[in-house]
This record gives sequence, C-alpha cells and structure tokens, in this order.
Amino acid sequence: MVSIKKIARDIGVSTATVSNALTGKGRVSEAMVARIRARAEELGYRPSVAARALKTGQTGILGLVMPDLTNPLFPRIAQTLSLAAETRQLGILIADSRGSADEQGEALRRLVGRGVDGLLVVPQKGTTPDPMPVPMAIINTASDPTNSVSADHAGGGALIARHIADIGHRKVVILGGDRVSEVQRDRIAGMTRALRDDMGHRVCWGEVGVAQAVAEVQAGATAIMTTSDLIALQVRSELMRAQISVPGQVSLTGFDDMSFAPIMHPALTTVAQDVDEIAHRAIEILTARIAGTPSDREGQTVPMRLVLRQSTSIPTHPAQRRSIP
Amino acid sequence: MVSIKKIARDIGVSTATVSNALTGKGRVSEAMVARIRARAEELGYRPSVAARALKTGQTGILGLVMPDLTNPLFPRIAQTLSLAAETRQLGILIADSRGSADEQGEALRRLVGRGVDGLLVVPQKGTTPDPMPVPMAIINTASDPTNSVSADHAGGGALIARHIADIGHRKVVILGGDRVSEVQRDRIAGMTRALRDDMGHRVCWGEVGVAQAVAEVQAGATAIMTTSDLIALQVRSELMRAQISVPGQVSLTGFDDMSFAPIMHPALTTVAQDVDEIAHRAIEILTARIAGTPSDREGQTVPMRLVLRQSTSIPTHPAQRRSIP
DNA sequence: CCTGCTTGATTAATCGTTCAAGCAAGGGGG
DNA sequence: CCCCCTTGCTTGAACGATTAATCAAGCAGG
Repeated sequence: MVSIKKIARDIGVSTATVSNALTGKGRVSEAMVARIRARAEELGYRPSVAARALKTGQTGILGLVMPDLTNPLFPRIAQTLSLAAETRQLGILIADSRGSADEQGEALRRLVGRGVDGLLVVPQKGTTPDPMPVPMAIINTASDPTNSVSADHAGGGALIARHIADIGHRKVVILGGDRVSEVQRDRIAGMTRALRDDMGHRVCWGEVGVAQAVAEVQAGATAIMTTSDLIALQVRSELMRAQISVPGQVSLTGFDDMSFAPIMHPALTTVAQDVDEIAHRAIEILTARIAGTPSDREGQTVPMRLVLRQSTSIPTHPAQRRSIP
Repeated sequence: MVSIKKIARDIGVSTATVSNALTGKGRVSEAMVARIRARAEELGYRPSVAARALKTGQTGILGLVMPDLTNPLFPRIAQTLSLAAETRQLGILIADSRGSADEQGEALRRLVGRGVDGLLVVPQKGTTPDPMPVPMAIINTASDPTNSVSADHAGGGALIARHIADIGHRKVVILGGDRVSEVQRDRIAGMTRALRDDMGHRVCWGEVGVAQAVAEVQAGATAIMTTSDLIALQVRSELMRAQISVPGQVSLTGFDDMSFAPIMHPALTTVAQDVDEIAHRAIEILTARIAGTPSDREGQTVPMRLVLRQSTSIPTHPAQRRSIP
C-alpha cells in the first residue's frame, strides 16, 4: 500500500507537507500542492482510514440500527440513508435490533465499540433507545420528544381520513396493527381528529381486529382505514373470503405505499412517506450534532403524501353517504 | 477513553503485558492475566479498533453490496448476514449498487477504500463484479462460475414445475421478469426441465408477458408459473380484471416467499430460499478466504423449499388434465 | 559450580496520519 | 541597517495497539 511517506520521499519533502497539501490545511505553496496531488494521483494513493481514525478520533462511519428489516419500509430508508451518507464521505455500519429492546441496546453498544461517529436509530416499537456516548439521531416516532426527524404520521392519518370523509363515508373502521407502536398511535390519532362530526368510527387492533373490521362492514361500515399496507392486504384477503368487494362495498386504505400497493387488486389508496427527505434530514441533523452545531430543523416532521388509487370510492348506497355540502 | 496504557499503569506492568494478557498471545502468568482482565473489566476497557486496524491491517469489517434494496428479499439476506457476522465479531458496512453496474463497481471501490477485510456481493442482474484486492464472496447467481454460494434456483423451479405437473396441469405458461437476470433464467430452466413430455408450455417475459400470459389462459392454459412473487401479485391483479379466478380457472405460483405471499388472496404457492443457510455459508466462505484457508463448501447450492398454499389446485375441467398414472 | 533452558516480564519499534511548534529565508517598515 | 512579520517547509510527538527482540531470574542437570 502506498502511504504519505512514499509520496514524501518521491518528491523530497516531509510527510507533514504532503499531509497538509492533501488535506489543504497548513501552509503549502500552490506549486508544491500541485506536484504532491499529481504524484498521489499517479500512485493511486488512498489515505489509511485506520491511521486517520486513530489520530483524529473520527472514523467517518455512522451506525444504523433498525428494528427487524423484514418490514419493507426500512430497507428503503436504509438505502436512501446510505446514499445520503455517501455524498458526505461517510460509511454506514448496520445492525438490526431483532425484535427486542435489549437487542437494540446491545446493537447500539456494539456500534459504539466499533468507534462510529454517530448513531442513526429507528427505534423498536414503543421503546426509547438508551443514550449513548456519541451523537444520535432518532428517526420516525413523531410524538416522542427525543425524536429528531419523522414523517408527519398524524398528518398522514388526517390526509387519508379527510379523503374518506370527502368522498362521503359516514361509518368507518380504523384498524391498527400493534397498540405499543407510537407511530401507529400517531396515525390513528390523526385519522380520528380529521373525521367530521357526523361520522361514526370504531378503532380495532391486531389479528382479532381484522375480523372485527369485517364484521363492522357487514353491520354497515363503508370504509376501513388501516395503519399499514401490510394490514390492508390482509384485510383485502378476509373481505374476499367474506365476498365483500373493494371498493364496491367497502373502501380500503393502507399506509406507507409499499412495493405491492400499486400492483395488488384493486391498487391500494395509501399515504406515502417522503423517505428521501427523512433520510437526508436525519443525516444532516446527525452530522450537525457531530460537528457540534445543532441544526434548526430538529424535531420537525416531514409531510406525508396522499396516493389515490382504486381501493377507495364513494359509498354505493346513497343511504350510507354523508350529505356533502 | 480508557486505553491499554491506563491499565498498565494501574497494575504496574508494561503495555505489552496487558496486550498479551488480553489477547492471550504472549507468555503471561495466570495470576497476571486474571488481574489485568479484572481491571480492564472494571474500567470498561474497549480496544481501539482504529489502533488495532492500523497495526494489524485488519479492520474486522466486511463490505456488503446489494442491488437495489427495494426488492424485499435482500433485506432478509442483509439481516441474516449481519447476524452471522456479529457472532464472529465482524461488522457490516453496507452500500447499494442502485441499478447500474458502474455504481456497483464504485460501491466496491469505496468499501475497499474504507479498509474492509472482505466483500459480500449480491451482483446486479446480469453482471459479474470486478475483482477487488480483498477476498470476495459472490451470492446468489448459481450458474455463474465465479459464484460462491447460491440458492438452487433451478432446483426450486423444478420443485414448483413438478408440483404443477403432479396435480395434473398440461398446458402452462412461464412468466419471467427480466431476461438479463441470471437468477430468473436459472429458475425458468429448472421449470422447463421438470415439465413432463405430455405437457405444453410457453415462456413470456416482462410487462408485455403479463398480458400474454392472461391471453394464454383464455386460450386454454391452466397454470402460470412466475419467477417472482412480485410478478405473481401483478398477474393476480390482471386475472381479476379479466374475471379469471385463482385457483379455480388457473393455478398461479410465485418465487421467494415474500412477506405478502401468505396474506394475499388466495395465499400464494411459492418456493422459499433458505436465507439463513445462504447467509451463514457466505460468511463462512468469506472468513475462510480471508484467513487463507478456502472452504470446501464453495460453489455448492442451497436447496429451496416448496411452500404449498391456496393458489394452486388441479385443473377444473377433466379435459384439461393430464392423465396421471 | 557452571551451563542452558524455561518462564514471565520489558523495551522499543512500528503501523500511517495529523498537528502544534519551530525554523530559515525573504521582504517591508521604521 | 535592524527588527519583525509572513511564507513555506521541517521536526517531532502523539494516537493505541501489536510484536519481535531482549533480559532477568529461577531451576535442573552434568
């Protein structure tokens, strides 16, 4: 491997000068900088990250901890995050917190042990990660005060509920996956808040909730709003079994615009996160914290976007409709 | 931060002795090892990875390059890989090759620049990654000779085709997503090989292939075998539009057993990769190569597993069935 | 009693980079 | 003419670990 020393010997200067020339820090003449740069290029010099890390205490690596990568949304975040990090010359070391809060803490400690400069955390449902001796950025749990950046889950819920209200639904079911999820609670809070006064709703949760929702439909509800596309897909399956058509007899909505949402039948009306924006902000906030200059965009939420597709429509029977002004 | 030096001073020995005691390398008395270990524990000593990397040239970090993390299968591999790496005290630095082969090369070079000890690569469709100056393990393109470990895609295709044959189908459609994908070609090769002599089949590709497949069904085909659950979901949607029932009028199969496969309607018959096994072998092979002791399991494929669900059944009309012995 | 081996520790160099401090030379102001 | 400032480069000491070489002491065998 070619080091700074080799270049120094080649040109006949000290290693300090080479270092200065390459990093642009000390005082080096224009001409010398050019010569050194050229030779470095020629030799294909790559600075040793290890040596630099040892000396400066900065590794240029961020740790990323995610809960259970099987949720198809997280990879998208990971991908964008890695892209955003890359433009800042940072690397991303991954770890996943596999279900438990303990594992999450363990993963964080491991990453710190590896000398990461900062941590990006998408917390386990219903947990707040322990503070660590390096800067952290917490992603995606809007209502948590320690949060750094998040989609506006409540706003997204409101968007979809308003849509459902606008097209005339009166009796609706809201279906969540897991009560402990801060994110899902936020979404549901947004939904209920946006419902109109002349509307009725019921909130159901989890596996049993799916059956309850179907029962509600049979009892006259005309829309089911879920907190995840995954749940919506499952509901779709149950509705089919019960011979209930979508959107003919009931409108159905998801959340997150996952990969299969546009290709299922009917294509799912849902709400999308601006994953790009969230990832970029997370990196921005974290690098700012590392540099010691807190960003002013901390804690702000990123708006969500309504994606209208074919799974929602106005209620078939006029009797079931709201009177729209 | 507490260093080896601090421990040495505390106990009154040289840093070399501490290093030896902690790594178990040189000659240190039992008693001394115990004292040093204890003190290190007490102080919460963590070796500096940077210093160690600088001296030894090994970072304990593996690079992982994946094509487009939005394919829901890859995250599962990433997750298992990170778990497997962890048990060997290794970290995983991610990068994704976002569509292009150029990006893939770029990602590899970046990771090498960061000093990774080895590279895990799930290659971009139809590409073979450039050789790099560190050991590599190539994952998941069975028919490629540079491959290190892969699911037995052809075997998986054979499994599903045999199932379709066994339940009596005679005229079938095979539907692939992208011709350049080595993996998909392997799967299809496996399928066609496993078809019986008295069966007829047609292979279609891509977006237009979906429509062609539906047309084939209208012309008498009773089964559609796809090379991905994602494609199957899309086909399901088109079939619905054409008022063709699954599995009543046509049997449908996917590939990879993605998250939504069990919850779509009807639940999808598909073939699953043993992601765990693949990930573990990849790590094993790579660490062996790094250590300079090539593993004997290189190049072996990992069997796939048939997952029978509700999207396949025997053809409704006896006239369309094969006569099964 | 001397020699040679083993045990348990030390010394000192080294990995590649950064950075504060120092130093020589040239130029301008008084 | 002397002094000081600036410019451009060098010196040398870190950073925290590893490791080959060395050494002192104890012990056994001849």
